Amino acid sequence: MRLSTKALYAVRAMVCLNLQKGGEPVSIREISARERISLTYLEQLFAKLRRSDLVRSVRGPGGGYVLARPAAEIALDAIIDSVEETLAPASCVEQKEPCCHGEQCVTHQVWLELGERIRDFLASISIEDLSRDALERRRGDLLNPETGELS
Amino acid sequence: MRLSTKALYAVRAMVCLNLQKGGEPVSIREISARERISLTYLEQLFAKLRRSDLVRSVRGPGGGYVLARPAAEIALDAIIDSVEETLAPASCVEQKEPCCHGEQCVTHQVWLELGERIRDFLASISIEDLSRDALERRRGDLLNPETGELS
DNA sequence: AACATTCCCGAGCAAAACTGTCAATTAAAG
DNA sequence: CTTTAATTGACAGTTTTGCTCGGGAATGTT
Ligand code: FES
Ligand code: FES
Repeated sequence: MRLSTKALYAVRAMVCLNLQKGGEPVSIREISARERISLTYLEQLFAKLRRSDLVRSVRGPGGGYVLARPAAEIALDAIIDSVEETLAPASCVEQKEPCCHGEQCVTHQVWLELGERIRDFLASISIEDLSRDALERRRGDLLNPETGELS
Repeated sequence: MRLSTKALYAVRAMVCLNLQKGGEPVSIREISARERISLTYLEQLFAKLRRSDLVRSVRGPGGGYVLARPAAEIALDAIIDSVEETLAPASCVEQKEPCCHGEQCVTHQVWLELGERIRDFLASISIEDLSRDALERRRGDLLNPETGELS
């Protein structure tokens, strides 16, 4: 039940893009350095993100990627759909083929619902939400440096 | 975000066990035939289920496996824990190591919560629940054979 | 025009995980 | 003592993952 690194990386990268001051393009190289993710691997991910219209690319010096839409309108499920194949817990949920012999499958409904829950949860969180959290945390760090930990 | 066949098979097998009339042991061979799952593969799964005290084994002729506890007390998360490694969507959620560089990780909280939701959902469903559904559906089949589909 | 920067694309590839198989053994019932 | 069936450990084939590499094409700078 693990998400692949593709999904993990893509979400982090998208937050990175949104955190950029002034909405200037962020280069893959920069993200690679900041997030410690292989540069060439990131290229692959951004190719998919672009094809899904989640980011726009700007070529040439000073270029990079920008979010294609307002961060509040980009939810995590869309990002994961873009770079990873599926959020469904079982192959049959996406009508590939039934897992079981002819009869009605006892467990199908469960996996269907589980898939829905996962998607609903991820759809309820946007890049904006994550960015806000990140900023709040940084501010918190400045205000309470003595506590060490933050709630 | 797929569950492995281990998880899928194990849940179906456990329902099989519970559906047995009279609580007699069900052999792996029988389950293999009924659910069309490789016999030797099932052996592996049941070894794990037994080590987790979810089933008890009875050797010799007429032997097989029985649920170790009442079906209502066996939830799906326990079964999946038993045969599969994890329900956590990211490795860092199980305190292996942080995914990110030194700082606080922007996305960690999300994966943590997602993992909780998944576990909560699966923990809310017992083998008994699934068995009841299965029986109701069979009864429904008998009552409304003309509809073909059931809600 | 030359050059540097950056995105773009496709192929390839090693390691891990997944999905099993096989052989040999032990325990119990009849 | 024979048959049934669980128990164990090793191993093999395939798929997926997580990358790398090599070369291009667009764009801005000098
Ligand atoms: S057909 Fe979907 S779980 Fe069996
Ligand atoms: S440390 Fe858990 S997601 Fe980064």
